[in-house]
Amino acid sequence: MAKRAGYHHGDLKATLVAGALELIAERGVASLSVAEVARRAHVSGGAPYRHFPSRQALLTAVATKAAHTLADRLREVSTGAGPDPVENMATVVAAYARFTAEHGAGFDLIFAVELSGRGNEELADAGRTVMDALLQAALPVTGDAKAALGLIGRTFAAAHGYATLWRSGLYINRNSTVDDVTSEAAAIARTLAGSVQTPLPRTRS
Amino acid sequence: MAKRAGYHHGDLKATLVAGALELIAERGVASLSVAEVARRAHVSGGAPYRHFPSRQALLTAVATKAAHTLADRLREVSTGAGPDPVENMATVVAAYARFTAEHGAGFDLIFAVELSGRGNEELADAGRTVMDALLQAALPVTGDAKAALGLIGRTFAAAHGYATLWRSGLYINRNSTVDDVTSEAAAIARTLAGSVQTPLPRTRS
DNA sequence: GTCTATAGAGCGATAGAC
DNA sequence: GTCTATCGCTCTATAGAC
Repeated sequence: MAKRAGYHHGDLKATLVAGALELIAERGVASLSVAEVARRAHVSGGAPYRHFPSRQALLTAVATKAAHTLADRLREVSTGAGPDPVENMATVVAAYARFTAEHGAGFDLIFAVELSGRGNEELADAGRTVMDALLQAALPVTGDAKAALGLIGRTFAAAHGYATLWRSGLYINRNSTVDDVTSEAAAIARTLAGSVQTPLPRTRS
Repeated sequence: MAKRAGYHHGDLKATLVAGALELIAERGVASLSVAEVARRAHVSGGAPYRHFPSRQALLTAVATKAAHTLADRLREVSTGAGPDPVENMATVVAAYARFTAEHGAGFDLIFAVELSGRGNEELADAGRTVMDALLQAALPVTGDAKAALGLIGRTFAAAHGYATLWRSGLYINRNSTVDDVTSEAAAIARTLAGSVQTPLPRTRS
């Protein structure tokens, strides 16, 4: 393993983004440093600045990548879940919980960076892609766009809370795994989605 | 306003803890620095180390203080809520959401620091005080300790998620306030507590 | 108990060699 | 496009004067 001498990369930019995502998964967004990402990629501390003008720019790229990955996964599980709208919603919420628990970041990374990093169209697009996937899961449950947004807010807040609290070690005594987080999130979503579906505005009978 | 010359304090220790709490409310736990806390209290950078041996120790003191404040507030709202167990639970959950949204930290600060900072009995006690308040609110709903823990996990995860997502700016477009976060958390708690109460193991009819 | 001063470390970002 | 080297900053923690 050569040490920092004449090292060559096929695609350092992508390597840096991937490495940053890993690092966030290990230590959280706040403590992510460009220097550490560079070290992980076996390049010098200055190298990343040929690809990203600032730490913020790197973070934006990471958020964009995360958004695409998340949107893909949500769409994946959504098509695979049966015809029951509530069960489908639960599956999508569970997938978000798993993603956030595994990556140590979710909506907070994807949407909050969007706010501070001004004028990045790529990230905004990626965020919209995620939002589309959410609406596609929630709309069949509520039948109404406004209600769907409310349901999304409730269920994904719960999933996010579960994932982050689990990450911060809260359930460590109960030996809970990421699978437990996922299934708990699904259970909450089932209850919340079920309770909103009860009025059933779309049934004809 | 004299600048760092012969400054005297009645109780610097308490001032530091209070200042640290404020700072966490503004910028989050991760970026809390002893240096900044000292600056806020108008003392030198070394002064805090006469009261706390390390940043970790300061953080532990802050978490302990936060736990006591939270436990007090939860007990307060709990006694004031009517006889309906579900409504009482919703009120307590809402109070937690408000606390976390306002302070930028909740269970994550109180219980996670407890894990890393080894052997601090004061913080552990404070944590137990909080947990007692939660159980006292949840037990009348479920009638069963195990089910109460489950309900606590679900409702407070949701409240925590709402508060932290709100904090990260997610609902900024909807012009939502901390009051909205509070009432949304209450609504979720009502639904979740109501759905677990349905079997009603304690009714006699 | 608070001050000044400082050691030692990590980070963001830039400059110039290759 | 990557390297080496460096500036300037902030932070944690300690030492010694008062």
